[in-house]
Amino acid sequence: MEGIMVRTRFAPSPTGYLHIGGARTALFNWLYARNQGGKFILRIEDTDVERSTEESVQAILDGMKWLNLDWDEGPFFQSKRMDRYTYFAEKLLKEGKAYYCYCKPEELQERREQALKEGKKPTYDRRCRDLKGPINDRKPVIRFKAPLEGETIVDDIVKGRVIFKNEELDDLIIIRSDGFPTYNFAVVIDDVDMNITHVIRGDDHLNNTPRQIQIYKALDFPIPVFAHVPMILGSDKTRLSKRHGATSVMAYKEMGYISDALVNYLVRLGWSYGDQEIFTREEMIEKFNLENIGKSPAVFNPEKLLWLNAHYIREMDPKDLSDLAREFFEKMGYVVPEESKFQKMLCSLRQRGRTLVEIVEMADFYFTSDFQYEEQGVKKLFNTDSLRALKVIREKLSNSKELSESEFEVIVRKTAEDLNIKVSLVAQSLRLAITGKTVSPGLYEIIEVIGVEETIRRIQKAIDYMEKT
RNA sequence: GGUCCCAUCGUCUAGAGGCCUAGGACAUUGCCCUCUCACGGCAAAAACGCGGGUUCGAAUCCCGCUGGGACUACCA
Repeated sequence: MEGIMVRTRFAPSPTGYLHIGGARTALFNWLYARNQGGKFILRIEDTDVERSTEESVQAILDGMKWLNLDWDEGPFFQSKRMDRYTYFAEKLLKEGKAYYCYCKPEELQERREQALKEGKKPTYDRRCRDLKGPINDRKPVIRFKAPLEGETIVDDIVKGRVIFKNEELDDLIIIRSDGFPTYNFAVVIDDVDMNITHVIRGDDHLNNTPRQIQIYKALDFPIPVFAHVPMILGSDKTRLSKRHGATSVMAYKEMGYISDALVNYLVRLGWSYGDQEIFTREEMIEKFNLENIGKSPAVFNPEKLLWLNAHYIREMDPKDLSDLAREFFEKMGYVVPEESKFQKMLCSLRQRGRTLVEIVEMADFYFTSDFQYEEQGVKKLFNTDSLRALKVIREKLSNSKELSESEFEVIVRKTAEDLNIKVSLVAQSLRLAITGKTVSPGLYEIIEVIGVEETIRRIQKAIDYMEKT
């Protein structure tokens, strides 16, 4: 492979949104192409007219864009390449490597079930293989003449050498009666036409590979390198699906996940680089390789994704955070303040919120002073001592227009000391007065954001409340 | 049923015959930090599926078993 431009591809079928498993496959292909300085191609496998939809195409494109997996060529659509499939099918026909089959789907189905009942292999019996001409006026399918003996070897980068006996292969349909190609045929033609050098895909395709290799051979095409990546499983170790929770990539966007975090999580599912858990894009590209892909399937673990997301939210550039968070705040009906104030707000919240949604949920007190005090907090924190402290603080505050975090902290501590009240009680009651909660971002950070004036107002309100009850 | 793949803490994984008293991360528990909750720091608990070989020596190699998964469509 030295000196040859690496070309990988992601080839989803547009029968739904981009899901976690597909995204990981796309990521690996993308990473390998980038790592090798090659090209990454996007192809839409829409030969199943029944199930393919325009919306799904868009959903997949949206997902790819959100994950920042840019492609160099495409998207190509199989539905627009019909002439290529027909051309090669006819070539095989002409060369006696394929044949028309007139069996009806129902008959096939019946024979399969019958064979299964008798404990025999449910494969096609090749009864049309040596037909001289049409036996009826049905629209035929085209079947590939699979070799009857010998073996087909798949030298897979992740699975190693896998040997299939050719007698296990059946004469698969390559062109359906409606003229559309089937998957195993279209893939080969496409990968050849698009000069794909490395086929990186889910290992649910491993069993298809010998069939595809036979088609490559029949057409005298060069065989690409295969890398079959283990599947992603749900918590019950069955194939990841909707019942395990969100599987749509875009659902994670809506839940307030950062795409870099999801990508980072995905890259470590089935691939590793020593003990490293956190990778920037650049590191990922630099360090990714096919050799370190694991052989065993991986269980999708939402907890770890959440941890990574929290990490990314905490570490990211405040400007980027504000750009991403803005729409979540607007969706809640909040009027987002000017940039520097908004960033301060977010930075105070990011230590606790693990998703953008969690951040918004914690932010209410920044936008309204019209909140109820937490009942437990009132019981525990609003008493004669804290009332005294609050009054003193209110007075001290009224002298200044603006206060830094540390200046405010000094006031609180000094007050507690002077009044001989525990700092924690003063701070906690103040927190309750200002946020209505017993849990919030750092008190002094909050005050810097909402300002002295508003702080005094809220303290006053709490004093009034305490004196009334 | 047949074919194929897979098998280290609950989970993601490191481990390419001696460096393994099996390492890291998430989650869990405890302690510290502390204005709360987090973050962070420290610590604990937690795994080589089983049985045979090969070898002076096996988590690592081989075989069998068991268990999981995929495929077996005119779906991809």
